[in-house]
Amino acid sequence: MATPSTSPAEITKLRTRFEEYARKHGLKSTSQRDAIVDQFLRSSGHVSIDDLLAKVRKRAPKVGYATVYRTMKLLTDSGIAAARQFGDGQTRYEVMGEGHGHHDHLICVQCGLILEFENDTIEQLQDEMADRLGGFKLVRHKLELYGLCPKAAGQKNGYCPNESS
Amino acid sequence: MATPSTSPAEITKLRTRFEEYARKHGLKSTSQRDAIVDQFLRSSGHVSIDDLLAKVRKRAPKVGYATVYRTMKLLTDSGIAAARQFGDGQTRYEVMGEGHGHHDHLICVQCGLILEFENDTIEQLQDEMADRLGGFKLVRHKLELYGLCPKAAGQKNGYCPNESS
DNA sequence: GTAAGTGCAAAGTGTTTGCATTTCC
DNA sequence: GGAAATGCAAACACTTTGCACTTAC
Repeated sequence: MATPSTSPAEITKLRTRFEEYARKHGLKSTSQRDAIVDQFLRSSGHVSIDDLLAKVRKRAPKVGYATVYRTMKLLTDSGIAAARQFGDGQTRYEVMGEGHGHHDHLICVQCGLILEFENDTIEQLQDEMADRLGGFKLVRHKLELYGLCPKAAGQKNGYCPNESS
Repeated sequence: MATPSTSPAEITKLRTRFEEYARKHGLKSTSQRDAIVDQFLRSSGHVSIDDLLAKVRKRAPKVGYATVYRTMKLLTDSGIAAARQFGDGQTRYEVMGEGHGHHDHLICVQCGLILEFENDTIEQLQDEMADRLGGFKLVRHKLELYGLCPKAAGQKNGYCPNESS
């Protein structure tokens, strides 16, 4: 339940959803775009533009940054991707499949591991808080927890065994 | 209790704290730095570099961005300022006086009004959550609520009466 | 054929840094 | 006089845009 990768069935569904969006908006299908969308959908977790481009270029070496940015904008606009900022300077994107609705993040400050979670009680308290502060109606929120995962906490420093490539 | 401005007494205390920090680190006192620190301490709320520089330049017209950035870094390092990112691209700074410790933010998406709040129950639930997700030890967190303040919610759209210059 | 998409390089952000010059102690 | 600070402009990292060329339909 941590950083779920999208199931094949779900990927198909999302791809179809994008095709509909594309048709509705008069977008053409190109090999570059298809490669990016495909690669994005099968990425699990929180992909950066660099990550994504690197993977895409294995298949289609000439794809440029601009195309990736433009495609991610389309995916975001169509609700298939969500852009996230975790303070490391670069935007990361996650797949917004069904059964992957709203959630918050827990990030290991040592190894960069990102877990996702949901907590209804917290959400409810947020609504109450906003109301108590003068009748605000919340439209969204951002909750990020930064901590040490148990493995990182056990290390002297620097290296974290949860680290992955 | 919302976006408090710092009391004169507190400002004096903070200025002294910075002087100590400066002495300890072999920093020299310059008119530019003094002007920036002074202006920052009397700013209430969440100042951007641009805001701050604009105000500083009324007194000392030749101050450059670099100096403001460098000074804000000193203030942050000395614990007198805290840097915040509210997703509008620019870093904002707030004064970290006594009686102005940890807190979270509630932001009106219409008029940009920023309120501060604290909620121990939420904090506690966060710790529990982190522990439950595999024994994480939290070192910090970020909670931002985005909503409509009641005045903004009442308007048709666009203009918000809470807006201030 | 023409609208849409691509790649590149240039332009835009906000921020940091190198360096010659000035300032403080 | 020498370390530290300044201002400027250049460098940065990330992202967006302009434009000539290519591609899909």
